[in-house]
Amino acid sequence: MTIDFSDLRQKLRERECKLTPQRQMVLQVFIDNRDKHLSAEDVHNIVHQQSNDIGLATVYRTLELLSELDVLQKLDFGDGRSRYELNETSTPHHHHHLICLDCGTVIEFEDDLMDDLENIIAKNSNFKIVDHQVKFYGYCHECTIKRGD
Amino acid sequence: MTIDFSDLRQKLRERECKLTPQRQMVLQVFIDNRDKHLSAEDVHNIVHQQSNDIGLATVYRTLELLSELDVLQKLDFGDGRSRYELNETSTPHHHHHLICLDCGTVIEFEDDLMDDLENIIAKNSNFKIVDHQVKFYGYCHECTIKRGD
DNA sequence: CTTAGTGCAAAACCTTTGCAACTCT
DNA sequence: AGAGTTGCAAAGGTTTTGCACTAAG
Repeated sequence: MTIDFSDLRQKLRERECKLTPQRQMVLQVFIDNRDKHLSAEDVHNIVHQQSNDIGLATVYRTLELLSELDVLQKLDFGDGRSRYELNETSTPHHHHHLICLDCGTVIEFEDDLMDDLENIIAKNSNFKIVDHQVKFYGYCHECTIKRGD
Repeated sequence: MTIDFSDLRQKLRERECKLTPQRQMVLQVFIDNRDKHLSAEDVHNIVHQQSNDIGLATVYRTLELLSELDVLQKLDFGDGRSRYELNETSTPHHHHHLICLDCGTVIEFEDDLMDDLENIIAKNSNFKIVDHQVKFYGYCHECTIKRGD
């Protein structure tokens, strides 16, 4: 289950924001690329390939807006640019990224253990936790073979 | 247990690198600020305050070198710059960051559960995991009170 | 119509790099 | 002496911003 355009219109209305074609196009890009982790430039390029032009600045502004609306999740894989993915409402948080140190591949991993950890931390610290981000660094199967160990 | 200067000299020698005053100064800054998460600019400023000048470019080069030598750990709190902390050899990995979404405070949290999670993932995926980074976002005690909930 | 949004170009940032001068070993 | 290192200034890359123009509600 993810968001559709009427959800988006609703969320935007609550903020007195407008549903422009540019914002729809950006959302559409993420719907069409559910498994990818797209940067601002990626989104810009994909839109261009479809002969629908958007200014890069608008892409940046839209990505920030959609993140604030919890439509997108902002990610950081340490490659010097922010990346984004659709925030799947049915499985919030339960989803980590394994990043290959050789080839940069990112694969996803589902898991529930983090909830336990969040609860432990909530009890032992005075923090009220609302989200987390977990990244594992290592070597993917192919690169492990290539490296010969 | 952390590194001292003769450890550093040794590690540098293995790479045919030299122990310069600039590199010592950068390490000293981290030894003197064990609990902080310093950016390149922070390090540069701290050195300046001690009337010992280093070029900013040298700071960047040193931070990268020390990270490669596992003397420092590179962190990213999503504030648009890289931050670093001393890599405590006695407790590798078992240490997460809780980041306050209001005031930006970062506090540390020790825990062992991540090892279990690493093992589970290693079994279920074809990844060979060598490191992880975990960030929790939420509201610190003071900000929770300020927000009134 | 009114307010928000867009596009462009310029600016702002953080980080990296080329190169001549310098300094550990 | 020689290889690595520094500092500076310039370049690189991503993201933000000011402003006149346009469009959604």
